[in-house]
Amino acid sequence: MADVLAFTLRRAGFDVLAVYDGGAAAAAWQHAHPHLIILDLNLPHLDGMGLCRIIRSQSDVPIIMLTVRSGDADVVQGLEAGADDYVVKPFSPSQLVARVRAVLRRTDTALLPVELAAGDLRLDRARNEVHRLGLSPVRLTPLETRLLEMLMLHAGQTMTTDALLNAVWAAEGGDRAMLKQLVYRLRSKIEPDPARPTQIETIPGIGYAFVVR
Amino acid sequence: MADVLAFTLRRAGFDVLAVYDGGAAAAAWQHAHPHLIILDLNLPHLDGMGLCRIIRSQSDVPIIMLTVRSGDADVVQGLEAGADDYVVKPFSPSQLVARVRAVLRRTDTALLPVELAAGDLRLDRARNEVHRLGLSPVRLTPLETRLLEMLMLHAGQTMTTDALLNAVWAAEGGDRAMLKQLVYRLRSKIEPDPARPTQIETIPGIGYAFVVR
DNA sequence: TGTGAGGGTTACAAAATGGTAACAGATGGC
DNA sequence: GCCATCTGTTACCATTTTGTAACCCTCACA
Repeated sequence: MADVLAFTLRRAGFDVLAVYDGGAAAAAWQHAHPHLIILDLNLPHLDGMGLCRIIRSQSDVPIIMLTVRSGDADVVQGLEAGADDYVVKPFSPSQLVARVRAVLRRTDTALLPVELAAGDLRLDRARNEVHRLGLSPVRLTPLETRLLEMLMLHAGQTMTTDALLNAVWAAEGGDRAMLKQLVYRLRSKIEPDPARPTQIETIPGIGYAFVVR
Repeated sequence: MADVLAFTLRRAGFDVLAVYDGGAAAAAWQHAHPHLIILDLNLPHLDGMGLCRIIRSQSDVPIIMLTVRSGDADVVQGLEAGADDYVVKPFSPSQLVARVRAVLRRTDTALLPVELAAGDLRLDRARNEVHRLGLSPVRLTPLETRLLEMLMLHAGQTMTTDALLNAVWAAEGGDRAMLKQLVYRLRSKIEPDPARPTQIETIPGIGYAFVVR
């Protein structure tokens, strides 16, 4: 199983280190400093859930869990243990790759510079503030920051609803209503005229796009 | 079995190439560059699982596996080998067609470039907009975009009604009336004179063709 | 000349989408 | 304990998108 995953991910362009039991995983993690960990719940020697807690207690590295069972309890338990996302077996390779990309995309931003600029907006990610040329800074909530972050990061491109849901809510799973609300709230903070948005454009049927002029 | 599948799929509008053993499949795959492969696990000469791995090691083409056994292990093994989906025999033709559509939908158009140009039309798939030389852009609905996408992708060729139904409605299954309507609506948006279509030509009894001049 | 299929047009109904608003639980500071 | 903030939830509305049905015209063909 580990080998197949490694194969699939390498084909998708990732650099992969595969190990075959919990102890080895714990050791490898310390040495390799991976950008992301995929953890099977059923591991020999040291179970995935416990390992997840251990890793999480010492690092923020994103973790994706693999599980055979799809029971709600499992999922909840996994997320509580600190997993960033989970995939239920059986799954298709492309699905896993998609999840990996989504998680990396989401956490990648942790490595981003503190200040993000696009158009005449400047986002201070450390302080959750947006600055607009000359005007006084506006304070954002954590969620609003993550949404704006994604939009500015892909300024000029259309972000699909799904991509944004992934980016902002990750494994917790947001729905369209939540995104709708969040966009509304963000707009009311950063748009000169919220009723006629110029910064965050709606692309009907697809998603939203940050407009640079 | 292969012939039955081929018949079913052709009736659904697909262009099918059937081969009867693993060796022939490997050869055919290289020459034909199919958009999707349906692979029986029980093949003479070279088993499906192995062939799947070989193909997968060299290409991203979507693969659907057929098998008699329904055990979880099998499913996992198949997906591990790189299959995108899995159908257990016996199955109904319509189920298979639905799977094929779903898989194609997931993988096919997603690989397309964002901008598609043909004649003096330019389709922006990210924004659901068509641009015509000099004129202001026209907004399309998601369905209209998918239809125009298919037509432009095969500019100059005649697309059969069935092929278009497949492309646009996929698993949800559209009928002729719906396509008729959609063509009408698309024409009224992109034709200079909708009453005398020049871009989207009707090929009576067969389908439609995108005309490049 | 009648008939029917194919296709265009029109009109309307159903469903989805997106913006707005109000409210409630959770959280955290004071 | 009190208050403000953040977030999720729900409801409402307008608009757009999509599906459905009816009607018409044309053309091939008996």
